[in-house]
Amino acid sequence: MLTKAPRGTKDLFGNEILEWRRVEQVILDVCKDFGFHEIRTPIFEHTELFQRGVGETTDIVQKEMYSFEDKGKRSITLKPEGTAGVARAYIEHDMQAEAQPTKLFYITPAFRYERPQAGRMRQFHQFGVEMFGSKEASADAEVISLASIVLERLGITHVELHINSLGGPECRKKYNEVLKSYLKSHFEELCPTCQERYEKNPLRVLDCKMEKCKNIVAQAPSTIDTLERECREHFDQLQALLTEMKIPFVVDPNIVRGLDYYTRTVFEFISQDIGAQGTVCGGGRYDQLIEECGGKATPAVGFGIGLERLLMVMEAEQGTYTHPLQRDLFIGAIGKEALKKAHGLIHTLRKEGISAEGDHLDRSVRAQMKYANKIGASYSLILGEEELVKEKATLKNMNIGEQEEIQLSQLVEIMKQKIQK
RNA sequence: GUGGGUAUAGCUCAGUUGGUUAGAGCGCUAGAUUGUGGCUCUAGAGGCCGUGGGUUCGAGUCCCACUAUCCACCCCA
Repeated sequence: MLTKAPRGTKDLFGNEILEWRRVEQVILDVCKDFGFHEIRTPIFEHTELFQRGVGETTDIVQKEMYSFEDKGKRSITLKPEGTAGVARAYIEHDMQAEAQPTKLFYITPAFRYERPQAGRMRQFHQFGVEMFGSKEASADAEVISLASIVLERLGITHVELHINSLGGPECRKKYNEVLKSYLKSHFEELCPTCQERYEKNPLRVLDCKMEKCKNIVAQAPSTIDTLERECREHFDQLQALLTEMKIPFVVDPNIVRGLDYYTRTVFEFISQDIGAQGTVCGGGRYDQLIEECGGKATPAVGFGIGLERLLMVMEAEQGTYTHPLQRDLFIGAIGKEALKKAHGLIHTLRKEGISAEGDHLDRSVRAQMKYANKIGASYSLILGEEELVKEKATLKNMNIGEQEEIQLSQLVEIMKQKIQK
């Protein structure tokens, strides 16, 4: 027990973490181009923030939160998603007083008590983007274009963008009635889960995976049919913008997001290659959220990308990447004096930004060379008594096996030149 | 929360109808004219056979429970 990470968590190390760093770098680069600023909010918040923000009726709040009482008797919850904390910060720091829109992004761990599965962890990581202060469809389009460029830069091609509009509060209310009256006439044919959903959250029936429910849903009125004029125009405008940007998409009336705060636009980037949990990116507009959390009514739109799933898609499409951590130079040594000299040189080289490495295990020369090879050293150098006396040594190019004799005093300069080309 | 599969070395996996000291490949360590890597060869280290019960003369192998893990439902990133 003590020697095992808790259920639904994992250690990230070795070559895998190099891939994560690469992904994070792409995210940073793209967000910079889009003018999004990074925000880091606490890992935990007051439980009530998520109850209000995420929605009292959602599964996340009802059964998946890591909540506990702290020593001051406050109810605290580990963040189950990224948006609520950012919304809170937006209100707390009066960001609406700045030039709008406010554009923020974050990379954060998130926690949900769920049964682990492919693409589903209890601790997972989200990259998310939030754009506050604009109700225009161009904001929705900008956020979607950001996601699509991140995916593109990572070389991901097998994901499909699905968009839908749930409409504003009035449209949703109206649609709920229309949908329920339609479903009522087929109630007996629905699967047991959907019969439950009929009362709890009828929208969810739309993305049921059961064949018979799918058939019923196929004939059902869609949210788009009941959109009021303004919502309809907003959705049309978004499609026109995506078309202009040449971002391929499909209008999918069955895209329903599970969080209560979504209004109008909802969208997902979906992969078929990583199992049942295929939604790599999910997001949409949430014009009610800021007000719900106690701020001035402020329109907003954003998305979350699950980094674990993103990495899974990359692996499925491109295979496992290994970019091992390499070294520029390995300096081997024979004897105490030489070892001392070697570590002195290594320190000097590192100060100059050259990734040098030495022996720490009192190995034979042969073993030291094997090690140099294993860690991917581009060059190697062995110091012995003779080298110390002559202040010269043989520098070996590990890729082609060529050797040359050099002055030890010039090692730093020579290495600088070598690694430049 | 529900259902199904799996659990043997650091990793990927063998292990005959229950029968002596538990196996391979990869990886790791050491060596093959003692100061030069990659290929090859040799040797070595490394296993409470997930945990606890049970059946049996005898269990890695059969039964039960628990735990973990994987896949799916549910839900979502």
